[in-house]
Amino acid sequence: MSFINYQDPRPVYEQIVDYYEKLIVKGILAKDSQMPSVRQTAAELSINPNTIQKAYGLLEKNGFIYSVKGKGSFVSDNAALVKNKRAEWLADMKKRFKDGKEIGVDREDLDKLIGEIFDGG
Amino acid sequence: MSFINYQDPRPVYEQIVDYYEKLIVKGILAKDSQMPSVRQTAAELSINPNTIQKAYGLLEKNGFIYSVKGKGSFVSDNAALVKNKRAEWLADMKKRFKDGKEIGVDREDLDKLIGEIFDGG
DNA sequence: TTACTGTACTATCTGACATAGTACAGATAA
DNA sequence: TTATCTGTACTATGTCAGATAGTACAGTAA
Repeated sequence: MSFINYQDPRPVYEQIVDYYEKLIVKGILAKDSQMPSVRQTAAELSINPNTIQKAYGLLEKNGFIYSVKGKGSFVSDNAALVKNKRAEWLADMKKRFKDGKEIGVDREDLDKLIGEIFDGG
Repeated sequence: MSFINYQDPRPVYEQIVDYYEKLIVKGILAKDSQMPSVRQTAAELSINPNTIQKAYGLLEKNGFIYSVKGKGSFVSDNAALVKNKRAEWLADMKKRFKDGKEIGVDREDLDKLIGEIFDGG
């Protein structure tokens, strides 16, 4: 089963980056654990190795993994990354809340929604 | 002064659609008021008329404006559109809140942010 | 008639995305 | 050493979205 969604308008390499970023930030992939190899992932997803390499390159650039030639790619220490991700998320929400306020979204509807997500399932 | 941002990764026609959708939803452009003509807007923004036409076509398809050949394009009744926009906004937020919860965003930080936006300035 | 409006095409260019193929360097186990 | 795995770095090619350029036609109005 593949996590690539071809209905998704985002490019494949971006979906790969997003997929692993979430796994790493959530701690599902432990620090220093080995990432699947570029060629292996390419074979499993039926995708060109260059596309995987591009994704891995971005993950490394953004500090989520580190690569060692001849050995493989490994998960970085994610403590700082989690903090960054949360800060980015909040900054993004700030813009969106402003939009919501401008179009007159009901504050109660918003609070109710947050309650559903954060308190419930 | 142009509202087109070439640093914005989104295509120009999409920025145009977004710009006018907001103006209409917020009620800044009154019902039945005339939109600037395709050619006039193209000249002002130094953009090809076809790009403006594409944006206007989408605005019409989405119900924000209606066009009359030989006369011009005009703002639609926006009552229903505002409701739709709010519903879309909330649906979008739902997904984002789930992401936020998954990466462990602090509920208090979120509430505080909402307070700043919706209560303050 | 003239000049404006929207609309509908075709042709062309550019850049992002993706694939295909090849090559090289380092690590590791046989 | 040899074979095979790893990451990395290219070039070439194809496809498609976005945008431009140009032309044309239909309807409105002074």
